[in-house]
Amino acid sequence: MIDRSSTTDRVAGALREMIFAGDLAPGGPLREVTLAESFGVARSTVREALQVLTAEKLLTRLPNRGVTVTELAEHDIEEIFEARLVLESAGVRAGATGADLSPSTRALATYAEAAGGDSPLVATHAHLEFHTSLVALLGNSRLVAGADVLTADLRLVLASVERQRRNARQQVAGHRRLLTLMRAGDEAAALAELERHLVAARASVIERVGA
Amino acid sequence: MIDRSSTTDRVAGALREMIFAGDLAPGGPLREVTLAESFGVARSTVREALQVLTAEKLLTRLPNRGVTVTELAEHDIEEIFEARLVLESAGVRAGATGADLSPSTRALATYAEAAGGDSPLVATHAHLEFHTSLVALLGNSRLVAGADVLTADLRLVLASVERQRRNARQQVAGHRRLLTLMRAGDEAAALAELERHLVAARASVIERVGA
DNA sequence: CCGACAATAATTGTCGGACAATCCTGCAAT
DNA sequence: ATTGCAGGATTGTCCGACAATTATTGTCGG
Repeated sequence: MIDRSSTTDRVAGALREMIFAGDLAPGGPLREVTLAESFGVARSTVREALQVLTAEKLLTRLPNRGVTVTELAEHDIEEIFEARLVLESAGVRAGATGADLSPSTRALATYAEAAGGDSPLVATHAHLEFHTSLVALLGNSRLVAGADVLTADLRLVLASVERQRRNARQQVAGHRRLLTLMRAGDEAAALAELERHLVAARASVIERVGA
Repeated sequence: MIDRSSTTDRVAGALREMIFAGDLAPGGPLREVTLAESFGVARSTVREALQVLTAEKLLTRLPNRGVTVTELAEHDIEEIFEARLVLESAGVRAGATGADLSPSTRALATYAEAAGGDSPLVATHAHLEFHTSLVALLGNSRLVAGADVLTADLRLVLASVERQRRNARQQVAGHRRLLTLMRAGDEAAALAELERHLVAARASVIERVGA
């Protein structure tokens, strides 16, 4: 398939990667002319790309003062995890009451594989993919879209933090336990497991950000 | 407060109102030059406004073919109501377990007042506001944002349907019952009441769209 | 009449430049 | 210390242009 994306999309994509990779200092202003020159495109194209990312909440626009990489406070992190708990709990309920678990099973397999690899970034990515796969168990694209927004927010936080693979092996085991409980139809236990995991993850992220 | 909004925002706002009011035929293309002339602004400004609304999913962009008012099928309506059930159920749980219910109480009061008035549009708006207030009981701005997206989607559907105030009196009574159950801390009954209402509303919307 | 195909028109995507409005900074004056 | 002002930087908006793409029309052979 030949590349059919627009210039705006490619610029937005490049900026998105830079944001998630932590190449752009949070809070630092992104100058339109500077970006236009470095990408070799017109300023109007850069403006469109910036607006796309602003709509995704990755960038924040201050009127007449430019855009900056969105900065999230501890309060935001708590919100993100609470919101994930709401959405993923709904997915787990569906999974514990008959929904097809094979997508989550596959996601866990790739996560387990990535956890054994030596790239914390791809492992984290696979981990987040597993969590969205839980929401996807509901088969509702709008809820998945909402989960994706939360995932992007979370990646924004993680970008400003040194990545370290912490006990990925243990994490995978916990997720496997969650899937087992869902297969057994034990809704209450599955929800408890999910909440335990998210609470621990939140603490871990907040601790790392605070450091 | 003097008006500090940008031209782009005002154009986007005007278009949004036109969409919700049903002034723009769904599926019909919106021509950039036509809009620029009718609003008396430059094409680039129109493009930015269109991109804002595209990011909100109110408009759909077909590459090199322009934007159209997003059309939603019956399947989308079912998704919207299922997603609302997930979010509002979480809010109702919070409400039934100690959250401050006064915002929802106020929202219901304005809805009751609007239901007595003679403008179906403001009554519908107040009704939707009440439902978002349920999600707001969680005190999580991200979940509220998600609920707002769903509300906008729903208003998009309603725009293509003749508005009729159907038994608004009865609706208000049902909502009052929901609040009472939450105050009593009867979580199960409150959730059941919410689900009953949403299922009925979904059926009503689908029936009207199909007609 | 119909389908294939070429010519034409309409529209979007991207570019470059321009300029007013706004914001920021430093400095002078009170 | 606060106010006020000049100057520069940056954004917001406008205009015009043109290539790329899509849609429409016209033509031709069957």
